[in-house]
Amino acid sequence: MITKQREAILQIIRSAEEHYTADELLAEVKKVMPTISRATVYNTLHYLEEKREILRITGEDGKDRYDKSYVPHGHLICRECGAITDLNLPKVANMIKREVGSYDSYELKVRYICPTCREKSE
Amino acid sequence: MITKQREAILQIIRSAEEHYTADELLAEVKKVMPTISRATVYNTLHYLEEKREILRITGEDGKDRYDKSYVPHGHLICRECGAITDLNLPKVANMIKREVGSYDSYELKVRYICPTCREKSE
DNA sequence: GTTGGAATTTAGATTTAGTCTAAAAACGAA
DNA sequence: TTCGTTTTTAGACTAAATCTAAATTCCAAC
Repeated sequence: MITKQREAILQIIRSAEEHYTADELLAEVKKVMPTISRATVYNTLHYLEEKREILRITGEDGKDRYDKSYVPHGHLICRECGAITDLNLPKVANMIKREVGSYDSYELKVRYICPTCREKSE
Repeated sequence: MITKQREAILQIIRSAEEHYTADELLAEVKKVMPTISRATVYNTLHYLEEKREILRITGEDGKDRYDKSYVPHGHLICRECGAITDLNLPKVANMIKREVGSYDSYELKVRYICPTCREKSE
Protein backbone atom coordinates (compact mmCIF):
# COMPACT_ATOMS: atom_id res chain seq x y z
CA MET A 1 0.00 0.00 0.00
CA ILE A 2 1.38 3.41 -0.96
CA THR A 3 1.23 5.83 1.93
CA LYS A 4 2.58 9.36 2.03
CA GLN A 5 5.27 8.25 4.48
CA ARG A 6 6.50 5.58 2.09
CA GLU A 7 6.31 7.94 -0.83
CA ALA A 8 8.37 10.56 0.98
CA ILE A 9 11.07 8.07 1.98
CA LEU A 10 11.34 6.57 -1.49
CA GLN A 11 11.53 10.04 -3.00
CA ILE A 12 14.45 10.95 -0.77
CA ILE A 13 16.33 7.76 -1.60
CA ARG A 14 15.65 8.12 -5.32
CA SER A 15 16.84 11.69 -5.55
CA ALA A 16 19.91 11.23 -3.34
CA GLU A 17 23.41 10.89 -4.66
CA GLU A 18 24.62 9.51 -1.30
CA HIS A 19 23.91 6.12 0.22
CA TYR A 20 21.86 7.00 3.29
CA THR A 21 21.67 5.09 6.57
CA ALA A 22 18.28 4.56 8.23
CA ASP A 23 19.11 7.26 10.74
CA GLU A 24 20.09 9.75 8.08
CA LEU A 25 16.87 8.98 6.24
CA LEU A 26 14.88 9.53 9.41
CA ALA A 27 16.50 12.95 9.83
CA GLU A 28 15.85 13.84 6.19
CA VAL A 29 12.21 12.80 6.13
CA LYS A 30 11.55 14.54 9.44
CA LYS A 31 12.29 17.85 7.73
CA VAL A 32 9.17 17.30 5.66
CA MET A 33 7.16 15.10 8.03
CA PRO A 34 8.22 15.91 11.60
CA THR A 35 6.11 13.32 13.41
CA ILE A 36 7.32 10.32 11.41
CA SER A 37 8.54 7.46 13.55
CA ARG A 38 11.78 5.52 13.41
CA ALA A 39 9.77 2.31 13.14
CA THR A 40 8.05 3.60 10.02
CA VAL A 41 11.39 4.28 8.37
CA TYR A 42 12.61 0.74 9.07
CA ASN A 43 9.26 -0.73 8.12
CA THR A 44 9.33 1.20 4.84
CA LEU A 45 12.91 0.20 4.06
CA HIS A 46 12.04 -3.47 4.50
CA TYR A 47 8.91 -3.00 2.43
CA LEU A 48 10.78 -1.30 -0.41
CA GLU A 49 13.59 -3.83 -0.30
CA GLU A 50 11.03 -6.65 -0.48
CA LYS A 51 9.40 -4.92 -3.47
CA ARG A 52 12.84 -4.65 -5.07
CA GLU A 53 12.60 -0.88 -5.29
CA ILE A 54 15.78 -0.24 -3.35
CA LEU A 55 18.96 -2.13 -2.40
CA ARG A 56 20.31 -2.65 1.08
CA ILE A 57 24.08 -2.49 1.55
CA THR A 58 25.36 -4.01 4.76
CA GLY A 59 27.93 -1.56 6.03
CA GLU A 60 31.43 -2.15 7.31
CA ASP A 61 30.57 -0.07 10.37
CA GLY A 62 27.44 -1.95 11.43
CA LYS A 63 25.04 0.48 9.77
CA ASP A 64 23.11 -0.55 6.71
CA ARG A 65 22.86 1.87 3.83
CA TYR A 66 20.35 2.07 1.02
CA ASP A 67 20.84 2.42 -2.70
CA LYS A 68 18.31 3.98 -5.09
CA SER A 69 18.69 1.13 -7.55
CA TYR A 70 17.81 -2.47 -6.74
CA VAL A 71 19.87 -3.70 -9.67
CA PRO A 72 22.92 -5.21 -7.99
CA HIS A 73 26.15 -3.45 -8.78
CA GLY A 74 29.53 -3.08 -7.18
CA HIS A 75 30.91 -0.36 -4.98
CA LEU A 76 34.41 1.02 -4.81
CA ILE A 77 35.32 2.11 -1.31
CA CYS A 78 38.39 4.23 -0.76
CA ARG A 79 40.36 3.00 2.24
CA GLU A 80 41.80 6.48 2.68
CA CYS A 81 38.79 8.84 2.55
CA GLY A 82 35.88 6.36 2.61
CA ALA A 83 34.29 7.66 -0.58
CA ILE A 84 31.87 5.27 -2.27
CA THR A 85 31.48 5.14 -6.03
CA ASP A 86 29.56 2.73 -8.20
CA LEU A 87 31.28 -0.05 -10.09
CA ASN A 88 29.51 -1.88 -12.88
CA LEU A 89 30.71 -5.35 -13.77
CA PRO A 90 27.74 -6.73 -15.73
CA LYS A 91 29.31 -10.14 -16.21
CA VAL A 92 29.35 -10.85 -12.48
CA ALA A 93 25.59 -11.43 -12.42
CA ASN A 94 25.87 -14.09 -15.13
CA MET A 95 28.83 -15.73 -13.45
CA ILE A 96 26.91 -16.05 -10.19
CA LYS A 97 23.80 -17.33 -11.93
CA ARG A 98 25.81 -19.98 -13.74
CA GLU A 99 27.46 -21.09 -10.50
CA VAL A 100 24.60 -20.79 -7.99
CA GLY A 101 21.35 -20.84 -9.92
CA SER A 102 18.75 -18.43 -8.60
CA TYR A 103 19.67 -15.77 -6.08
CA ASP A 104 18.18 -12.56 -4.70
CA SER A 105 20.94 -10.06 -5.08
CA TYR A 106 24.65 -9.70 -4.69
CA GLU A 107 26.92 -7.17 -3.12
CA LEU A 108 30.43 -6.49 -4.31
CA LYS A 109 32.66 -4.14 -2.35
CA VAL A 110 36.17 -3.33 -3.53
CA ARG A 111 38.57 -1.65 -1.16
CA TYR A 112 41.09 0.55 -2.94
CA ILE A 113 42.60 4.02 -2.99
CA CYS A 114 40.63 6.50 -5.07
CA PRO A 115 42.42 8.58 -7.74
CA THR A 116 42.21 11.75 -5.64
CA CYS A 117 43.88 10.15 -2.64
CA ARG A 118 46.44 8.43 -4.85
CA GLU A 119 47.49 11.79 -6.27
CA LYS A 120 47.85 13.27 -2.81
CA SER A 121 50.18 10.54 -1.64
CA GLU A 122 52.54 11.11 -4.59
CA MET B 1 51.96 -11.09 21.14
CA ILE B 2 50.94 -14.74 21.07
CA THR B 3 48.93 -15.66 24.13
CA LYS B 4 47.23 -18.94 24.85
CA GLN B 5 43.82 -17.27 24.45
CA ARG B 6 44.71 -16.04 20.96
CA GLU B 7 46.19 -19.36 20.03
CA ALA B 8 43.06 -21.22 21.13
CA ILE B 9 40.76 -18.90 19.18
CA LEU B 10 42.84 -19.06 16.01
CA GLN B 11 42.99 -22.82 16.27
CA ILE B 12 39.19 -23.04 16.42
CA ILE B 13 38.76 -20.77 13.42
CA ARG B 14 41.40 -22.60 11.41
CA SER B 15 39.98 -26.04 12.01
CA ALA B 16 36.33 -25.07 11.54
CA GLU B 17 34.35 -25.73 8.43
CA GLU B 18 31.71 -23.20 9.49
CA HIS B 19 32.00 -19.44 9.58
CA TYR B 20 31.62 -18.71 13.26
CA THR B 21 30.18 -15.57 14.82
CA ALA B 22 31.98 -13.98 17.76
CA ASP B 23 29.39 -15.44 20.11
CA GLU B 24 29.76 -18.94 18.70
CA LEU B 25 33.52 -18.63 19.03
CA LEU B 26 33.12 -17.55 22.64
CA ALA B 27 31.02 -20.63 23.34
CA GLU B 28 33.54 -22.89 21.60
CA VAL B 29 36.61 -21.54 23.30
CA LYS B 30 34.89 -21.61 26.69
CA LYS B 31 34.75 -25.39 26.41
CA VAL B 32 38.54 -25.37 26.65
CA MET B 33 39.09 -22.15 28.59
CA PRO B 34 36.01 -21.51 30.74
CA THR B 35 37.05 -18.15 32.18
CA ILE B 36 37.76 -16.45 28.87
CA SER B 37 36.01 -13.14 28.42
CA ARG B 38 33.86 -11.87 25.60
CA ALA B 39 36.16 -8.85 25.29
CA THR B 40 39.15 -11.12 24.70
CA VAL B 41 37.38 -12.83 21.82
CA TYR B 42 36.58 -9.53 20.13
CA ASN B 43 40.04 -8.19 20.88
CA THR B 44 41.60 -11.29 19.35
CA LEU B 45 39.40 -11.19 16.26
CA HIS B 46 40.45 -7.61 15.56
CA TYR B 47 44.06 -8.51 16.19
CA LEU B 48 43.97 -11.47 13.80
CA GLU B 49 42.10 -9.47 11.16
CA GLU B 50 44.73 -6.75 11.37
CA LYS B 51 47.47 -9.38 10.97
CA ARG B 52 45.61 -10.73 7.90
CA GLU B 53 45.32 -14.15 9.50
CA ILE B 54 41.54 -14.28 9.19
CA LEU B 55 38.83 -12.56 7.17
CA ARG B 56 35.82 -10.74 8.59
CA ILE B 57 32.55 -11.10 6.75
CA THR B 58 29.94 -8.47 7.54
CA GLY B 59 26.77 -10.48 7.99
CA GLU B 60 23.33 -9.84 6.55
CA ASP B 61 21.79 -10.40 9.98
CA GLY B 62 23.94 -7.90 11.84
CA LYS B 63 26.40 -10.48 13.08
CA ASP B 64 29.92 -10.60 11.70
CA ARG B 65 31.40 -13.98 10.90
CA TYR B 66 35.01 -15.06 10.48
CA ASP B 67 36.74 -16.99 7.76
CA LYS B 68 39.88 -19.07 8.23
CA SER B 69 41.34 -17.71 4.98
CA TYR B 70 42.11 -14.04 4.37
CA VAL B 71 42.38 -14.58 0.60
CA PRO B 72 39.41 -12.72 -0.91
CA HIS B 73 36.67 -14.97 -2.19
CA GLY B 74 32.90 -14.87 -2.50
CA HIS B 75 30.27 -15.94 0.01
CA LEU B 76 26.78 -17.29 -0.35
CA ILE B 77 24.60 -16.02 2.47
CA CYS B 78 21.20 -17.50 3.21
CA ARG B 79 18.66 -14.74 3.81
CA GLU B 80 16.63 -17.17 5.90
CA CYS B 81 19.09 -18.73 8.37
CA GLY B 82 22.22 -16.63 7.79
CA ALA B 83 24.41 -19.63 6.93
CA ILE B 84 27.52 -18.79 4.95
CA THR B 85 29.26 -20.98 2.39
CA ASP B 86 32.21 -20.20 0.18
CA LEU B 87 31.83 -19.26 -3.45
CA ASN B 88 34.87 -19.18 -5.68
CA LEU B 89 34.65 -17.10 -8.82
CA PRO B 90 38.31 -16.76 -9.78
CA LYS B 91 37.60 -14.47 -12.72
CA VAL B 92 36.18 -11.76 -10.48
CA ALA B 93 39.63 -10.72 -9.29
CA ASN B 94 40.81 -10.23 -12.87
CA MET B 95 37.64 -8.38 -13.85
CA ILE B 96 38.11 -5.93 -11.02
CA LYS B 97 41.77 -5.47 -11.84
CA ARG B 98 40.97 -4.77 -15.48
CA GLU B 99 38.31 -2.21 -14.55
CA VAL B 100 39.89 -0.54 -11.52
CA GLY B 101 43.59 -1.17 -11.71
CA SER B 102 45.16 -2.00 -8.39
CA TYR B 103 43.03 -2.64 -5.32
CA ASP B 104 43.45 -4.02 -1.79
CA SER B 105 40.75 -6.64 -1.46
CA TYR B 106 37.17 -7.32 -2.36
CA GLU B 107 34.13 -8.78 -0.68
CA LEU B 108 31.43 -10.52 -2.70
CA LYS B 109 28.26 -11.57 -0.94
CA VAL B 110 25.40 -13.30 -2.70
CA ARG B 111 22.05 -13.31 -0.96
CA TYR B 112 19.98 -16.41 -1.61
CA ILE B 113 18.05 -19.18 0.11
CA CYS B 114 20.19 -22.17 1.00
CA PRO B 115 19.05 -25.66 -0.05
CA THR B 116 18.07 -26.57 3.52
CA CYS B 117 15.79 -23.56 3.97
CA ARG B 118 14.37 -23.97 0.48
CA GLU B 119 13.32 -27.50 1.34
CA LYS B 120 11.66 -26.34 4.57
CA SER B 121 9.51 -23.77 2.78
CA GLU B 122 8.16 -26.37 0.35
C1' DG C 1 -21.35 9.49 4.19
C1' DT C 2 -21.12 5.89 7.53
C1' DT C 3 -19.50 1.64 9.18
C1' DG C 4 -16.14 -2.06 10.07
C1' DG C 5 -12.08 -4.74 9.30
C1' DA C 6 -7.41 -4.64 7.74
C1' DA C 7 -3.14 -2.27 7.17
C1' DT C 8 -0.11 1.30 8.75
C1' DT C 9 1.87 4.64 11.89
C1' DT C 10 3.44 6.12 16.20
C1' DA C 11 6.22 6.58 20.67
C1' DG C 12 8.69 4.30 23.42
C1' DA C 13 10.44 0.01 25.42
C1' DT C 14 13.31 -3.84 24.34
C1' DT C 15 16.96 -6.59 22.30
C1' DT C 16 21.58 -7.57 21.31
C1' DA C 17 26.12 -7.37 18.69
C1' DG C 18 29.78 -5.03 19.73
C1' DT C 19 32.59 -1.56 22.51
C1' DC C 20 34.48 0.48 26.57
C1' DT C 21 36.40 0.65 31.32
C1' DA C 22 39.20 -0.07 35.11
C1' DA C 23 41.32 -3.30 37.93
C1' DA C 24 43.90 -7.65 37.97
C1' DA C 25 47.03 -10.76 35.78
C1' DA C 26 50.70 -12.12 32.64
C1' DC C 27 54.75 -11.08 30.35
C1' DG C 28 59.56 -9.83 29.39
C1' DA C 29 63.62 -7.25 29.64
C1' DA C 30 67.09 -5.39 32.71
C1' DT D 1 63.24 -9.34 41.76
C1' DT D 2 61.57 -5.16 39.85
C1' DC D 3 59.27 -2.13 36.64
C1' DG D 4 56.77 -0.91 32.67
C1' DT D 5 54.00 -2.74 28.95
C1' DT D 6 50.55 -5.67 27.15
C1' DT D 7 46.68 -8.60 27.77
C1' DT D 8 42.75 -10.47 30.17
C1' DT D 9 38.67 -10.19 32.76
C1' DA D 10 33.79 -9.05 34.35
C1' DG D 11 30.56 -6.22 33.78
C1' DA D 12 28.73 -1.70 32.41
C1' DC D 13 27.63 0.74 28.39
C1' DT D 14 26.28 2.06 23.36
C1' DA D 15 23.57 2.13 19.48
C1' DA D 16 21.36 -0.10 15.33
C1' DA D 17 17.54 -2.47 14.73
C1' DT D 18 13.30 -4.79 16.38
C1' DC D 19 9.13 -5.30 18.95
C1' DT D 20 4.74 -3.82 21.17
C1' DA D 21 0.35 -2.15 21.71
C1' DA D 22 -2.54 1.65 21.15
C1' DA D 23 -4.00 5.15 17.83
C1' DT D 24 -4.70 6.37 13.18
C1' DT D 25 -5.49 5.81 8.29
C1' DC D 26 -7.36 3.53 4.54
C1' DC D 27 -10.78 1.55 1.59
C1' DA D 28 -14.49 -1.27 0.22
C1' DA D 29 -19.35 -2.35 1.13
C1' DC D 30 -23.46 -0.71 2.32
